[in-house]
Amino acid sequence: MPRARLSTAGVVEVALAVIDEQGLEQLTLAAVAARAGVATPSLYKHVASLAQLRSLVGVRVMEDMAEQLTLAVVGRSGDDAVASLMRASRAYVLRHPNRYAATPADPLHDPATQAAGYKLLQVFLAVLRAYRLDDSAAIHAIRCLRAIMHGFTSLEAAGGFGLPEGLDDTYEQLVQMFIASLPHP
Amino acid sequence: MPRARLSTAGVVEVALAVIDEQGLEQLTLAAVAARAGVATPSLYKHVASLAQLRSLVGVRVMEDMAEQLTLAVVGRSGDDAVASLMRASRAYVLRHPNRYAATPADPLHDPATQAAGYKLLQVFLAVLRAYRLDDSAAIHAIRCLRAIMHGFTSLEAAGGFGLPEGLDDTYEQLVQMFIASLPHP
DNA sequence: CAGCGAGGCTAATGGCGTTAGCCTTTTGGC
DNA sequence: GCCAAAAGGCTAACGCCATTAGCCTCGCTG
Repeated sequence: MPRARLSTAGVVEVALAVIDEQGLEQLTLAAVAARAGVATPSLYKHVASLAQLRSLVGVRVMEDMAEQLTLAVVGRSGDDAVASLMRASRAYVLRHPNRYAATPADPLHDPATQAAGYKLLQVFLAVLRAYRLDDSAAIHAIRCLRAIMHGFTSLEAAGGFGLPEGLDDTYEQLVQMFIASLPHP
Repeated sequence: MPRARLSTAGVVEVALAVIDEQGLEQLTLAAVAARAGVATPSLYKHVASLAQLRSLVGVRVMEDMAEQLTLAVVGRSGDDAVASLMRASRAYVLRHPNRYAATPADPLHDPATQAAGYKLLQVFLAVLRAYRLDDSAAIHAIRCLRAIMHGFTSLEAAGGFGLPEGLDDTYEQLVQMFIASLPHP
């Protein structure tokens, strides 16, 4: 294989850099090409379309998150694990404010993002396993958890809360609120 | 004023129709012009740019929501009012799944959307007033409320939850979770 | 060393936002 | 009633972007 200055993974990497620096809406094939030092149409040798690049970026971010979140919960269980998962999620979004917006809203509906979506879902399921919820209760609990985390982090990343003051406290309140809603023996 | 087939308000109205039918990302001056039976550049007589149209649409949606939410809470107070506000918010998003995504993430930072943002904020503040929270506690509570509602409704509107089955129950669980976190005498 | 294919390029097309400049219709003041 | 002014429409044109087609060349493989 000749002249492999670029690869699919490399293009995704450059795309992440563009997103980090300029935001999701500035993710453009032209911007990626410029940053990679390449003509725009050359990208099509590695990526089928802008839509596919977006999808690949989404997968990459979800895999990244799954890895980091897993690290945050290993060796913990119960309330401790739940709190740690929630804090780690927020921390990830704060570290890469623009990346979270690149994750698809419904990864499970698209074959291209399904696997990464399940990988992420598994982490959440694992953390709730200790509570021995029945199927229905587990579904409700995981939806609540996702809603709370998505709501807070996406508002925070978008600057949706007026002042950043005291946001740690607010989030901690949400963490405790959710934990309190879980069944404790 | 001559030949007023169109007006700023009219353009916004058409934009809402486009958003309702084709989604936020399809809100394009070309689409609005086509639907209004007018050439694209003609829109500039009523609207300064696509960005401004987006902003106007956001304002329009926030005002709409503020009105509907107000209707949902008048004559109620305490837990009753909170539950009603939360249910009405979700109902609005379900009725116009695409409109909610058109509201700016941080309306208070932009003079053009500030007023509508405060209008909406007032409804939430009013509902929490009965709990006599001190300033700090009120801020935390309102942030929690927004995070929960935004998280759930935006995920639901985007099809982020696998099956729509049992979503009413999940949301009700969130409503009770939040209410339980408020101080009760 | 020959050739073939991966990986780059330029040129061209179509959709979009936006600007400039023109033309007509309406209307407010005389 | 009339006339100027301007509101509100239009076409033409530009630049940016995604995408496609077709070419060229490097560098590995036989």
